[in-house]
Amino acid sequence: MGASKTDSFTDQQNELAILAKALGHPARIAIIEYLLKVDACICGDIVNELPLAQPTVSQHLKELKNAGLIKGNFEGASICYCIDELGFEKIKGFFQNVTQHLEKTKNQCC
Amino acid sequence: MGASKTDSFTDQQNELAILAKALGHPARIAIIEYLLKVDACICGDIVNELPLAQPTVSQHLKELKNAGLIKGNFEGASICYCIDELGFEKIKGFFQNVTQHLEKTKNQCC
DNA sequence: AATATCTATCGTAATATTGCAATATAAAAA
DNA sequence: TTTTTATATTGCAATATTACGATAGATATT
Repeated sequence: MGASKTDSFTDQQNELAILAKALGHPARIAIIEYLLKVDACICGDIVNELPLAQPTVSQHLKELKNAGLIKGNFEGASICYCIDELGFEKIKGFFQNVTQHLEKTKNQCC
Repeated sequence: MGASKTDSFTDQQNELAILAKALGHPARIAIIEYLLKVDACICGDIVNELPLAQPTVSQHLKELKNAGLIKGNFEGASICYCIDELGFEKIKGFFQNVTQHLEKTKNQCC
C-alpha cells in the first residue's frame, strides 16, 4: 500500500528505524556534522551552510528533532540547535550489539 | 522537486545517508536482528519470520544488500544471506566520531 | 507601534518508498 | 522432462519524502 506496517514490529525496532531514517538523508548528516564541528550551540546559520532553501532546512531540522537526535531552544530571536545525546546513545547501542554479535560468531559465511 | 539533492553533498555524507536509510525501516531492522540471532547464515526462512509477503521481504533484502549491510550467496536452491561487516564498520565509525566529539565538548547547551 | 530578522507552516509539484498479487526465473527433486 | 521449491521481477496503488515559494508568527530593534 505505501505505508509501513509499523504495528507488526516491536517498539524497539520501530524506534531504531525512526532514528536511522532520520539520518538517512545527506542534508541531515551534514547538519549533524556541522553541529559537531562548531563545537557549540549553533543558531540560524545552518541555513547558510547548506545548499538548500530555508523552509527545506527547517523541515530537516524538525525531523531530526522529532527523532530525538537534536534539541532546539529559543535564544533571543533565533533558535539554538544542538545534538541530543540521548538519541545517539540509543542508536549507538544497536551498533554495539551488532558488533558484539559479530565478534562472537566470527561471521563465517558468504 | 522531490528528489534529494545528492550532488550538493560529499560522497561520505551520501554514503552514510544511504547506510542509515537502509536501516530506516522496522522490517529491515528485524532482518538484521534475525540474522544476528540465528548466529549463522540464514536462507529462505526470513520470509516466515516477518509479517510481510515474500516479494516485500525480497525487496527489503535487496535494499540492505545494495547498501552493503548484508551479503547473499546461492546455497543450492536457496540463498544464504548474512551480515556484511564492512557496511556496519562504516556506519559505526560515524557514531564513534559523534561520541568522541560529544565527550570533548561536554555538549553544554539547550 | 513600525520595522527588521529569524524560523515555522502551508500549499503544491516531483519523486521515492512500501506492499502485494501475478508472474518469471533458477535450481533441486521426482 | 516435469514438478516442486526458493527467490526475483514486474506492475500497480497507496502513501511518504523532498524541495521550495509564499506566507505567517515571534522576537528584537528602532
